[in-house]
Amino acid sequence: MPYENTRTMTLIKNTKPTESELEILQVLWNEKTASVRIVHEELLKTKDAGYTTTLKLMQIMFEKGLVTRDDRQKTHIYKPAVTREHTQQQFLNKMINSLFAGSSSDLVLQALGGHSASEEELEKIQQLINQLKKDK
Amino acid sequence: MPYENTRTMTLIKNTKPTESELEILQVLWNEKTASVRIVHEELLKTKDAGYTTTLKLMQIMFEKGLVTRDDRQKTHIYKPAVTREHTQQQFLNKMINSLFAGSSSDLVLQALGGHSASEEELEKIQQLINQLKKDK
DNA sequence: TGGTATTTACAAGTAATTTCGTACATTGCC
DNA sequence: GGCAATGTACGAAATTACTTGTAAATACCA
Repeated sequence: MPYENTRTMTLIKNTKPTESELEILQVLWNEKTASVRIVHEELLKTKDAGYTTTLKLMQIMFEKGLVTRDDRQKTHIYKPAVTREHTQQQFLNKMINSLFAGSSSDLVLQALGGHSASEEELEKIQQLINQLKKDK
Repeated sequence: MPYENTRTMTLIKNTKPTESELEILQVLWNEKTASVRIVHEELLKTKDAGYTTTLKLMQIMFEKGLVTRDDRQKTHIYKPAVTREHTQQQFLNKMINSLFAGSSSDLVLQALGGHSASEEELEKIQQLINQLKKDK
């Protein structure tokens, strides 16, 4: 990892990001890599917040190990330290337990019922189901 | 609604329940109706909390309109004012937007992939999909 | 009736999250 | 060098969520 600042790197945490941290992760996942300014500018599109607020949050996320950063330049460059998938699963599990009595398929049914999916999407789901059925 | 204390009833809110409020709603959804004591005793099975803590939370939930209550007896009887389904959808929508870039089917795929569902459950999902496809 | 149990009400404290002001460092440019 | 622009660090205030102690009201029962 030639680019990483390894001094303070921490192992992947099962720290659950807070609301605001999620918003920041969103941007980082999309951009792969970003300075505070970039993240902040992106956030401004949907909410309003001060620059230092975003900065502080990202610093906290760094301490928690949710992001890494390269601080060799004046402008620090941040990268997500947790994957989108990992975080999705983390939240899904919590939600399934706390709201769907542990039944993932109840969640699926509710999700499919409420939101509408396109035909291709339904097709993809179909395929996954077939696959899962086969595995039984 | 012969049993309701209607004085303070508020319209269904889009208030998002907090973590602890969800735990209480869980109990209320299961029991249909419950006193603070009942809820509290149920909560004790999985976490520890003081009685007044539960009481206070339920009072706050009442103010927010998340629950209604019949206070004609000394022991107030609480009922959920929001349905499980409504709350599930509320959280699902938020999650789809904040973590799945608005794609409900991505969430479904992730949920099915991570957690394992039984054969009957898969069957139910299958049917819903067929139904949805037909509607197109 | 008097006393104990239970319950609600209130007020305040703790903790976690979010926001922001201010100071200081670095860079680029005249 | 000196100034302006851009960044980071840090502390602390503001907000929201959670917890608890105590007192007052109500019901129960010997």
